[in-house]
Formats: sequence, C-alpha cells, structure tokens
Amino acid sequence: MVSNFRQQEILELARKEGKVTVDGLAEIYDVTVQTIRRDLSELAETGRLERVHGGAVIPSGVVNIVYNERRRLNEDGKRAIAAACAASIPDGASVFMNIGTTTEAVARELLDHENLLVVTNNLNIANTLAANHSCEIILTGGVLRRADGGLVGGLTAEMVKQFKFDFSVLGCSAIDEDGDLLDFDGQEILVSRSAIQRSRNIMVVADHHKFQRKAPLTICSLADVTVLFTDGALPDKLVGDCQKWGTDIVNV
Amino acid sequence: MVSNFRQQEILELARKEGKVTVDGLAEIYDVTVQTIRRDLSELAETGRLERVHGGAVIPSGVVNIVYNERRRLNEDGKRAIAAACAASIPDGASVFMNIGTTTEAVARELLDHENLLVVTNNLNIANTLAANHSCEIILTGGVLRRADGGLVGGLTAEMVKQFKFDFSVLGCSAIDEDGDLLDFDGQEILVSRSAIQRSRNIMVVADHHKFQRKAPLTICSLADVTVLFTDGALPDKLVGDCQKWGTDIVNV
DNA sequence: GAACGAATGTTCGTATTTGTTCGTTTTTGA
DNA sequence: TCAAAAACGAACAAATACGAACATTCGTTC
Repeated sequence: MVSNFRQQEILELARKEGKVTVDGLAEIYDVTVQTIRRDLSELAETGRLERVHGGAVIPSGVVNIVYNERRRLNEDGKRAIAAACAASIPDGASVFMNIGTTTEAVARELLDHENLLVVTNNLNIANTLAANHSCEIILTGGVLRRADGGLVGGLTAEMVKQFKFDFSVLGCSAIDEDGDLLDFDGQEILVSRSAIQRSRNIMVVADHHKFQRKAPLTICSLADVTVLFTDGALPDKLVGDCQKWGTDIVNV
Repeated sequence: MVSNFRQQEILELARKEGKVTVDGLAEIYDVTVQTIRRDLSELAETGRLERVHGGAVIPSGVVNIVYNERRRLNEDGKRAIAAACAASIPDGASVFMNIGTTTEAVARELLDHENLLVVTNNLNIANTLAANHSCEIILTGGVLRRADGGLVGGLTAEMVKQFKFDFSVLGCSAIDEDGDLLDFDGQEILVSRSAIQRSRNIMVVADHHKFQRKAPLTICSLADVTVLFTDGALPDKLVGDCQKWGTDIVNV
C-alpha cells in the first residue's frame, strides 16, 4: 500500500542497503529533498521504515513506532520515578514487573542491583535485564504483542500465581480521581491482579499524565497499593484518601 | 530506535568486532570524537552498548560469548541447511522451533515467509522473527538461560502440549551412528519430545559436526523424523536405515 | 477549455546535529 | 603515590535537516 512507485523502490533499496539517505534518493529520482521527506514520512508512519536524521533505516526490533514514541513521552519524569522505585527495591528481592513504558524504565534502573529474581510478561524488560548477570529472569509464556513487547494470553495470569513476590512493580494506563488504577486491556488486568494477590509490596509507577487519562477497566484501588511513585501533584482529595488507606506517595 | 545512521552501523560493527573505539569510529565516519561520544552515550543509555573508557563493548547480554562463537561455527553450512529447511515450510504453517544455533539460522530464513505461527522456547528466535510482521510469535514461559537465550523449566513442555504443529524444527547436540538424536539437557529433551508428539512433520536441522559429537540423553530416533537437513555425508549404514525408516535426507 | 485534485517545488521559521572550546575525571607509567 | 596524557562531558555557536504553508505544474473530468 504505497502511494507511488518511488516508495516501493525506496523500500527495496532500504532492504538491500540497510539504509537510505534523503539526499541520495533526491538525486536518484531527481526530485527535491522535500518530496523524498514526504515519502519517508509516509513509509515511517506505516512502520515500514524507521526515520532517522538524514534518511531512514529498516525498522528493527520487537516494538512498534507508536510505543517508541510513548516511551519518549516524559522520558525524564519516568526515569526519575523509576530511579526512586528501584532505590526502594533491595538486592536479592523477588519482583514482578508488568507491561508498560514506566516499568521498563524501572528495569533499566535495576541493572546494578544484585541477585534479583524478576518475573515479567514484558519481553523488553527481559531483554534489558539480561545485561544484569546476577538477575534471574523468568518470562511468562504467551503471544508476543508487537505493539508493546508484551506477552499476553490466558496462561500468563496462571503462571504468575505460582510465585510469591516481595514486590510487584506495576504500571497502568490511567488513575482516576477516586484512586482506581485503570487499564485498557482485560487480560493484562488479570495478570496485574494475580501479581497483586501474590505480592508483599505493591509498587505503582505512574507519571502525572496518568492522572489526566481515562481507561475502561479497573485493576484495583490505590488502597491496595503499598507505594505510589509519581512526578506530579495529586488531587488533594486523593492525597487525603491515600493517607487514610496507608498508601505512601513518593513524588520525585 | 536509533537516531542516526551511524548508530545503526556502530551497533553492527560492535556486534561483529565485539568492541568499538571512539577514535576508530571518529576516523571511519570522519566526524569528531565528541560526536561519536554522543552516539555511544545514547546507545549505552538504551542498553544496546556498554560504555568503556575509549570506546564501547557489546553488553554482556542475553547470550554469552561461548554461544556466540558456537553460532559462528560453520556459519555458512548452517545458513545453507536453514535455507533448505525454510524453503520446505509453506506460508501460513504453524511451527515449533527449539533451542539451538541452527534453528536460529532457520528463523532468519523465515523472515520473508507470511502468516506463520511460530511457537518457541528460544528468546533469540522470538527477537529475530519479531521483524516479520505477519508472523505470530508465541513464547513458552520459563527461566531465561543466558547461555543460549533458552527458556527452560517444567512448564515449557506442558505449554507445548497445548498446540498442534504442522512442523517442528528441531536442533540437537549430537546424532550418533544408530540414528539417535542426543542432547545435554534433560528439560530440553522433554520439550522436544512434546513437540514431536504434537507435530505432523518433524524436521531436524544438524550440520555435519553433530555426527562427530556425543551427548548423554536421547531425544528420539531419526526413525521418528520426517526430514533431516544436513550439510555432510552420513555414514552409509545410517543412510540405509533412514531409507528403511522413510526418513528423508536433504544434503545441501 | 475551465475547474479540480494530486503530486511536486519553493520558501521560511524551527529543531536537531555537529564542531569547538574548556574544565574535570580517569588512565597510565614512572 | 604522583604527574602527564588521554578521555570525558558540558556549554555554546554554526551548520544542517526538518516540516508546515503556500505556489506551481500536470493530467482528468465535466
């Protein structure tokens, strides 16, 4: 589904060479760089190429473009949240981590921890933490979802139930004003709930955007959570509720 | 997600050479060392490289050095075997693939196939085939073994039993003169056997070195196999046996 | 042949990347 | 252990690439 003959050829060229340049293509086809940019933008939008400064390369890896963009959203905030969360996980702990860009940030901050046991349904986290040699990594089985590197399917929740964790590090799609953790994905909710059941400490990582979003399904309430790590002010009412519930809030 | 051409190539170079130097790269790309430092910093930040004074090395990641060397052993032979094997797998097939450098080579040859369903306990295969967008990938759960990117543990075999495959693509540690497929790892044997039970066609990929090696545990006999793909002459006796058993031999 | 739409070219303000400089940190070798 | 050399990263300026908006060209349709 390319909108012109150039795009088809650009794709072939990129596959053969591994990359294409804006200037090079402009010369080949004798058009302006702007036209080539339009072609590359379209190809990148549909995920066929990955745009880089000066040209484009073949897309690599598990995860699609949208997710990568989401990963960049409030990157610094997520890193700060992740650092705080990682700091409160001691060496030797057993940890569950679910799907999400913020939990992935936590994984990166855990690279220097020692003797962790990490169970996850997130392929990206497994790939990241593989660099930490003292960390035992257990992947749940499931269908690989390219959208976010998640492993989904009925068996995942069952597998999680076999463990007992010191910590669950959970991300979610949204948190509403009542303090309910929300998500879009029904199966992922089952996984998160199983993890909550089997964990001594529930850590939720959520940047301030999550308080402005909505999602249809409830994972649990902040009342069930041990600590919430975030990077923005919560509504006053929620702060009060958390105090009542005994839910700690760490605001980085 | 790389932000420029260099980074992509730096990664490839690092994977090939095991390391890259700041000065060397600056010379190759005819840019200042500062620019290279920025590239390496970015790659290190996302965990793709590990920064060292004067350059960078590949992170001690999913797969250890020994395995990488094994992967290079008879690389061309394995690719030829893999190409033949992939050629006899039709689009739309359901396939199981186990741990092993040769099965990984098959995965690379399957990148252009369409609508495959691939079940595997090999993280490397999942990462490779993720680039094939029309391929559904199912990972078995299990403990990540860094030695070879395998997912091992009691649950893997159970999970495999839930499927029915058109093809199993199996590697093994050795094949002895009686035609028995051998392996070092007890759990992996259980996985392979489960796959064999549940597959309409068993394809074994094994380069000629496998006929000179020994391993303690038996997976099954070549009599149970549909096709053997290899790149060297088999002992005459074994050729005769295979004819008797109805096991095809494809010698590339 | 006039009206239209798609593709491309042109212009311009913005964003990103790169080179340069300089003070600090790490490595090396005595 | 100490000093020189090398490598490093931060900060700033220059060069380059970028995308949006608008103009132009060319083929179609009425």
